[in-house]
Amino acid sequence: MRNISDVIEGYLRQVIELSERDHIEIKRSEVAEKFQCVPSQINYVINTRFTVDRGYLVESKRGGGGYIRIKRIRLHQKSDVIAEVIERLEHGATQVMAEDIVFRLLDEEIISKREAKLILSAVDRGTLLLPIPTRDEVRARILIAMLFTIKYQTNT
Amino acid sequence: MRNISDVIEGYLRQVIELSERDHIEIKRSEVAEKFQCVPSQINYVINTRFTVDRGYLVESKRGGGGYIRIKRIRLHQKSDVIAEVIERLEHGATQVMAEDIVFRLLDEEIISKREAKLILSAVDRGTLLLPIPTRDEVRARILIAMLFTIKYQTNT
DNA sequence: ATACTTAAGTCAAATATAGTCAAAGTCAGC
DNA sequence: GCTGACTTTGACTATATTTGACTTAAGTAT
Repeated sequence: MRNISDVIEGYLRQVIELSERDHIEIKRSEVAEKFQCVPSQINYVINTRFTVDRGYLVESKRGGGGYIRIKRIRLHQKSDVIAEVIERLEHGATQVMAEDIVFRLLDEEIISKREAKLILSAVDRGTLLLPIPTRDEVRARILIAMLFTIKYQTNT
Repeated sequence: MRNISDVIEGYLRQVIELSERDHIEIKRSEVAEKFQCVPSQINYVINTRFTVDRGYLVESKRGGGGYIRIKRIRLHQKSDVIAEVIERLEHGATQVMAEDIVFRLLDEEIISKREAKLILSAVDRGTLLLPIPTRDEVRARILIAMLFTIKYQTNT
C-alpha cells in the first residue's frame, strides 16, 4: 500500500499532463479534502516533489480566491537546460540534488536511461566515499564535467 | 529444519518467481512478522543472498509507505571483458589507466563514443581535483561503479 | 482604517519505516 | 573442547511521512 504523498504527487502530475496550459492551479483545501488529509500535506508534497531541480515552479496566493499554481518548466533548447542545471551546481551537490537533476535530464530526453544510470552510479555517495563537504564538491565537479560533455558534444 | 535465513530466502525467491513483474516490493516488518524474527534479519538475508553477484539489485525507501524492492538483473553480453577490467582497477587507477580502459571498451563496442567521453570527463584529474593518492582511489571507484552499471542491466 | 474572513505557509512533534553494527548464539570440522 | 564461519538478536541511527497548532497574507465588509 502506497503512502498518500505519492498518490497526491501522481494525481498532480496527471493533472499537469492533461492540462492544455503549461501550468495548473489548485485549491489546497480542495485537494486535501479529496485525499482526506490535512492541508499542510499538500505543502509537503509540493516541497518534496515539485522542486526546481525537478523542473517545476510553484507560486501561490493566500486569502480569498487563493490558489497554488504549479508550472512545468520545459525548456526546449537542451543547452539551456544544461546551463541552468550547471548553475545550480556551482556550490556543491548533494546526492538528492544530483538524482533530481539526472531524472529531469532523462525526462527531458537529453540523456538516455543508460546514461542516467551511468551518471548516478558515478556520483553515488557509496562510490565517492569521501567526507562531507569534499564529497558534495567533488560530486558537483563530476556532474558539471559530464554535463559539459553532453552540452558540447559533436555528433560523431 | 533449516535456519530461518534460508527459509526467508526461499520464500522471497518464490515470490519473485511467481511475480509478473521483474521486481517485487516487500515490507520489511511484515516479512519479519510472518517468519517471527527481528526486522534486521531481513537485511541479513538480503545482504547475504540477494547480492549483485547473484543477479539481484535491491532498492528501498524508509518512512511511511516504505518498502524494500528486489529486482532481477540480466548480465550484459560483454560482461567478461568488464569483469576483467574491473579487476585491474581494484588498486586504484591513474588517468592513463582510465583512458586505456575506456578506449578498449569503446573498441569492443561495449560503450558508445558519447559514453566514453562522459566517463573520461568524470574521471579527469581536472574534474576530481583531489590530492594523490586519494584521486586515483576515487577515480577507480567511479570507474568501477560505472562499469558495474553497464555490466548489470535490469530488465526494465 | 479596522475588523473579520478566507486561504495558504511554517514548523516541530508524532509516527512509520528501513539500515547499521556488534554482541551473542549455533554448528560443523578439527 | 576449540575455532571459525554463519546466523540471530536488539539497541541505536537515519530517513520519510503524517498531523496539527500556530502564523501570515489577501480580500471583504463596516
